[in-house]
Amino acid sequence: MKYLLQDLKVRVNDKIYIKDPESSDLGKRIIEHSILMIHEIGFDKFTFKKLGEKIGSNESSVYRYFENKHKLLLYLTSWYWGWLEYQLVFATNSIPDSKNKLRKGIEIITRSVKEDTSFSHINEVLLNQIVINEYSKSYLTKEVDEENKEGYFSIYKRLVIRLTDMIKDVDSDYAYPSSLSSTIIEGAMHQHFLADHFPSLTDCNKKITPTEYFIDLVFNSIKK
Amino acid sequence: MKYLLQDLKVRVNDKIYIKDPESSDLGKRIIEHSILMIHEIGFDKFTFKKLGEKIGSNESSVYRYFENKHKLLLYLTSWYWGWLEYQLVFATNSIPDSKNKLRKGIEIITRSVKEDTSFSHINEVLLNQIVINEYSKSYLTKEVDEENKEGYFSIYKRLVIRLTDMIKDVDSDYAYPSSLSSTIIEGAMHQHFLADHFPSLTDCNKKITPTEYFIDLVFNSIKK
DNA sequence: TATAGTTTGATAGTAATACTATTATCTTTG
DNA sequence: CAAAGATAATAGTATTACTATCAAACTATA
Repeated sequence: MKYLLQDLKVRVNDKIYIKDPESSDLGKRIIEHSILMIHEIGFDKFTFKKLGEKIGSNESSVYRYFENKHKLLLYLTSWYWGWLEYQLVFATNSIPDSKNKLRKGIEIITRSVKEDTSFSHINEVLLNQIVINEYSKSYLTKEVDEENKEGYFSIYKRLVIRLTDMIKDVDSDYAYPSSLSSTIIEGAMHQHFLADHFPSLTDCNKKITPTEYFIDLVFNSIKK
Repeated sequence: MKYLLQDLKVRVNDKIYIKDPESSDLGKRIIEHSILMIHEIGFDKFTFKKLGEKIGSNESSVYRYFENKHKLLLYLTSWYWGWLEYQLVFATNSIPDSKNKLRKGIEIITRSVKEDTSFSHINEVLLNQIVINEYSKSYLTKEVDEENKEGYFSIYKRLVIRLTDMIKDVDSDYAYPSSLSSTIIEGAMHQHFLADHFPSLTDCNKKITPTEYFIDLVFNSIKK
C-alpha cells in the first residue's frame, strides 16, 4: 500500500495554480513549508514574504506558482480532500456489505490523521490540522459561487457525494442523505476543533472519538 | 412580546469593546452600518475606514469603540447569540413536556431569521446572514484559547449548553448530548450555507428546511 | 559547446490595510 | 460660562499584497 500511495499523484484543478508546484523542486518546497508555516502561525498571519524567507527564496518566486495565499489554501485543502478520497475508496472498495462499508467510510472520514504516510514533502498530519482550523475560510468568501463554478471545490464535493451514496446504499428511503453526509464531514472537523478548544461543548475527548459519535448518529437515523 | 424585546438589552462581555456602542448615537450607527456593510461586502473586505466614510464619521472615531474589526465581529455575533438565546428561552420556557420543549428549541435555533424585530438599529435578518457566513472566522484563529479564557465566547457556549440540557431532559442516558447540541447549532448554519451555495451537498431547499432534518436526526438518536 | 529559453533571485515600487498620535472643534453639563 | 468629554480631521508608520523589471543561473537542444 505504501508503494501504491507513493506513485499516486493527487490531481488538483489546474486553474488553482499558475505553475504546478509538483513540477519543480521549488514548487515542492513551497508546498512543504507552507504546510509547516500555516500550521505554526495560522493562515491569517501567513504571508508569501515570510514563506520566501523560510525557503531561502523570494516572495516574487512564490507568486509565480500561486496568485495569492487564498489559492494556495485551496490547493492544499483540495489535495487533502483528494488524498482522503483515495483513503476512502481504497479502504471501502472491497467491502460487500453496505452497512459495513458505510461504517468503514465514516471511520476514515472522521478519524484524525495520526501518521505521516508516503508523500515525502507533504505532511498529512499537519495538513489535517490545517483543514480543521482553516478550511472554512476557503469557502466563506464573497467569491464562493464564482470559484465553485470554476471547479475549485470539486474534489470536496465528490467526497461528500461518495459518502452520500454509501448512505443511500444502506437506506434508499432515508430523506436526508446529502445533508447527513455533509454534516458528518463538516461536523467531524468541528468536533475535533471543539475537543481541542471548547471541551465543554463536546463529548469527544481522549476516550470518546468523533467516529463513535457519528456512527451512532448515522445508524440511528437510517434503516428503521 | 415586541414591547418586552424592545426593553431587553443584550449584554455583551464588556472586554469586547473599548466604549459601549449602545451608550451613544455614534456607537449605534457603528453597529447599524457595520451590519449593513459586512453583509454587503463581506467581513474580509470590510474596514473601519470604509465604515467611517459610510456613517459620515472617521476611522479614528470607530477605533474608540472597538480595538479592531475582529472585536467588532465578536461583538456582533455575541449579540446575535444572546438574542437567539432570549428567543429560545422565551419560546420554550412554558412548555412542560421535555420532548415538545426540545422540538421547539431545535426549531428556534435552526430556522432562518425572516423578519427584523424591534431593535431599531440592529437588523437581525442581516445579522443572521452574517453569522452564517462569518461566525467561524471569529474562533478559527490562533488566539481562540486566550479569547475563550477572556469569556468572549461565553454567550455562544451558554446557548450550546442550554440545548444540551434540553437533550438530556429527554434522554438522560444518551451518550453524546454536548456533541449533538454543538452539531445542531453549527450544522444548521452549515446547511443554510450549503442550500445557498452548494445545493448538491444538502437536501435542504425551499421545501425542506434544516429544522425538519435536524428534528428527524435528533429524535432518531435519543430515547429508544 | 554555444546559445537560446526558462526559471529563479534581487530589488524597487504602489496601493491598501491596520493601526497610533495629535490637535482642533463641538457638545454637554455643573 | 467654563471645564470635561466626545468627535472629527489630519498626518504618519509598518505591514500586506501585490506588480514590474532585470540580471543571474540553470537546462535543453542544435
